[in-house]
Amino acid sequence: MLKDTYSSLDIDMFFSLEGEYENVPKGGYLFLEGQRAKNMYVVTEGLIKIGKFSGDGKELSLRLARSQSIIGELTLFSDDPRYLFNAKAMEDSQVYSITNEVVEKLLLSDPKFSFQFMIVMNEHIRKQHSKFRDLLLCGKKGALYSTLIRLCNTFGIMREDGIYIDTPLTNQDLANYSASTREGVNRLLMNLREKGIISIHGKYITIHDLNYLKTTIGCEDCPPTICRID
Amino acid sequence: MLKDTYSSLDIDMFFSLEGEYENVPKGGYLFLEGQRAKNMYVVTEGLIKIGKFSGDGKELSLRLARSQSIIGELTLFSDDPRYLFNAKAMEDSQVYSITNEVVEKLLLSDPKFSFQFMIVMNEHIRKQHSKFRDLLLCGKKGALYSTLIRLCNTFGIMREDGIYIDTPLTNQDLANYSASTREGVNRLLMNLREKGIISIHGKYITIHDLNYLKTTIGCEDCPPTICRID
DNA sequence: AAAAATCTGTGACGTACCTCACAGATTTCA
DNA sequence: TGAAATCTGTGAGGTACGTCACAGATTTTT
Repeated sequence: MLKDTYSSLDIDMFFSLEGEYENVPKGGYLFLEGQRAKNMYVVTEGLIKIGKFSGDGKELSLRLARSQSIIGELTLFSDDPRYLFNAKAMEDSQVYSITNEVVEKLLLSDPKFSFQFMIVMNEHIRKQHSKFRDLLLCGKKGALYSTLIRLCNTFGIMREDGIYIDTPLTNQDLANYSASTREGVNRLLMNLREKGIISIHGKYITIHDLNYLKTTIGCEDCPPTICRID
Repeated sequence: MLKDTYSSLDIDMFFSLEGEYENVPKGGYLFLEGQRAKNMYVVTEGLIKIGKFSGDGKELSLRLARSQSIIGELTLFSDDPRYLFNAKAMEDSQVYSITNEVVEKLLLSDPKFSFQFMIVMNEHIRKQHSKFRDLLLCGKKGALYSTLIRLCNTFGIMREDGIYIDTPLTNQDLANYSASTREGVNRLLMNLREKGIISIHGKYITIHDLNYLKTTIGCEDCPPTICRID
């Protein structure tokens, strides 16, 4: 083992790179699927949803990136790089934008940076894997519960009565994260509500019994650094 | 752009690392999900299936790694690394085994190597993304067709009458790759057979009309380096 | 404060797909 | 070469989940 822990990503390294801040107003897109990819970004403020549109008008949401999250980095190391997803600002947001060229140059010259960068990519892979496991192996219920757990680990605030998810979510939003439908999500949420597992006030959800969700989908208890949505 | 192409991974770099060859007999496991991960591997001979078991006895297969494929690399950069998947030899196989320590040391000291390594990881991410898109967004039909396309791009041999997939596959195998069931796969295959899209001789499939499969699932025409199963 | 837009909740119904069951074909192995 | 094991093909029936439709609640806009 070369370091005693890998968990602490030194995000400051990215800010030491030449780049510029960009603002994205709420509802605006930072980039669109298929566009030529010139930059990668570190989110500094706000919330950016990463997703894609499926052929028939549906939307699949994959991440909800917050401050410190790195986005758009998947396009590095490709010829004719294109963004794989859309990045939509859910709040007024700000990102630090770094061109692929600058990143690639540093990756070739600074082993410490490239080591850090690999940690980012590796976490990214493992997050996706754990997410897709849940989506594929446990039906729509598994997909929704998994999404709720990830939201807890990412936006949860501990309260006396449970974990308050501190970001607004509609049924449709949850459906997009779960590759499911609004109606289906609604029925599942009602069911959880009746059982007292969760409660909902407006667009904010409180989880009273996270363990119920975890055991129902046979959660592998992956570390909370991985089981996240950002 | 720092290089004029990224596509050619210099696999030889991995063999210049200190390591040793290991043999895995057909049916044996190179590693198991949850085991402490000490090594990563380059497949040198045979076929290694990467997958995992779901709680209820089902199996989800993710990759079918062949000579030159890198496997078990996802565990790098973690404290207490554990393999995320099983690796089962489908034929008598041989791998070149390199300890994580050796790899990590070189990653820190040799920017060229770490650049190469990032290309591997990046391709890995993009393969998984494109696979999961198909599995989630197009139902079981999409999942199966996607699997067939990937098998073509990985094991396909051009013949007069179409693309011959040069590896044996049972209905159950295809179901495992598609997060589906044997019966469901069988019915879909019969249907493709009746339409003349494919034909099957024993455990070998020939695809007569790859384009039919692609257009049916709204394939994004991702490059064949990405749309693979290895 | 009224109007418009968006979101929630729920019933009815259709379809995709899973499960079970079993016969026959094919492959493996002793 | 014959027995055992594995694989294929198919019907019947159940279940999860998507679709459609619409009323009422909530939020946003003007």
